Amino acid sequence: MQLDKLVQFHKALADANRIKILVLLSTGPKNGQELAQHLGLTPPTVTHHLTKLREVNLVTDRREKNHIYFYLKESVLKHYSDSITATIIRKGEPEEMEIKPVSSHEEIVKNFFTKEGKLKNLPSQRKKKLMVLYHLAKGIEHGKKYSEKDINEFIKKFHLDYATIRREFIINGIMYRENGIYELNPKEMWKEIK
Amino acid sequence: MQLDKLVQFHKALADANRIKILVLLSTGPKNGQELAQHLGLTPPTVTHHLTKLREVNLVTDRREKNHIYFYLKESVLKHYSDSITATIIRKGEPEEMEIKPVSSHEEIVKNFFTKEGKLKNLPSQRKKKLMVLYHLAKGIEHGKKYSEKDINEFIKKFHLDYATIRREFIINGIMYRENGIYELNPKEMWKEIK
DNA sequence: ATTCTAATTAGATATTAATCGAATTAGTCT
DNA sequence: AGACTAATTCGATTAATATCTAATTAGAAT
Repeated sequence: MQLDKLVQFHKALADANRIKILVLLSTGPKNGQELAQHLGLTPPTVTHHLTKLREVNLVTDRREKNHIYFYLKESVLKHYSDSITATIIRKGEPEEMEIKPVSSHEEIVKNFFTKEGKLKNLPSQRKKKLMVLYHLAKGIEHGKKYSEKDINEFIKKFHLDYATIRREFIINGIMYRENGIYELNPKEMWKEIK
Repeated sequence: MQLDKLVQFHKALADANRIKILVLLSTGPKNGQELAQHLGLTPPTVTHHLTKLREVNLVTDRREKNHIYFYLKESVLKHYSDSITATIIRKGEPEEMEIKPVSSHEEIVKNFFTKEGKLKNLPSQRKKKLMVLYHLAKGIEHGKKYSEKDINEFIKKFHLDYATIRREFIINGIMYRENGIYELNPKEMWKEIK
């Protein structure tokens, strides 16, 4: 976890009204009016808080008829909650705040990339293909929504045939798509990737 | 967990330098000079940050010859980290932010207290005595240091014979004492109390 | 007791953040 | 298309917070 991210997350929760919002949302989606009502705040203020919560992917929204409903993303909350200790208590160099994977696993993956970080080609062996796909997925933010264009742009940094790879992401359950919006599959997220 | 506490905790971690301090301390105790050095800050600023971290019991200090060494309290960090999700995601009334225990267990304990909340007497059966002691200990803050006088004052709110009860806390490993400073035993803290 | 050094407190300044009222945007519904 | 309403953006105000320098305290060591 990056230092910035962690700080941003804590800032997001470092306000009583924002925590109240999360608690309210934990009992089910609410629209802006309801939130403003319950908290005794004006709509602009609620928007302000929601913006901060959205920045760290703790809430999403979905329009429904005339209202926009806000949803708590419990998986993201759990993820952050789990990460805090792991991020701070790393026996080793305190300097580096980045995650650095060092599995033999990584050796295999490395063979499919050029020294510039481009993907040479997608492995045909299922297991290796998954490794490569998961490796690519590390660059996708957990809990963030991407348009198809965003995803294409992202993949193109590694390989020109973005369409195939995007399809592989879906087929293998690494991402899922809903109304043209792509997102990492939260259920899959934390079992292979570290 | 109380709303205030949770907010205060997140405020404590909502600053990059404070997180860096925790990371540094996770590799072992450091004194103020070292911290100021590593962070490129002046001693007063370091004190400022340490104050905030101490307020939520994330660090303690101990004097050693000419320096004061600061220690990360990992157990407290883990505790908060575990509490976040539990506190926010409570299926039920979002209004009440307090923990309310409702075990049959509680029935037994209740019999030893008056309706005003005073302790009638300490049970003689070991099991019941422990229940009562643990119940009393809920009012003691996890990770906070208490002087003997503080402890006496606290116990006196429930019973005049503070000396006996204080001794029972120690005997039963609920608290431990070091140089006249009392503290909840972190190891014991989370197995019985909820 | 005096000196030395580390840590804290006090006071000042600048930055960030919370909140609101007014104006604007975005999408629904007739 | 036009009217309606929820949400957002804008601008301003006020409250917190991070940081420093200078002054002070608290122990340790001579």
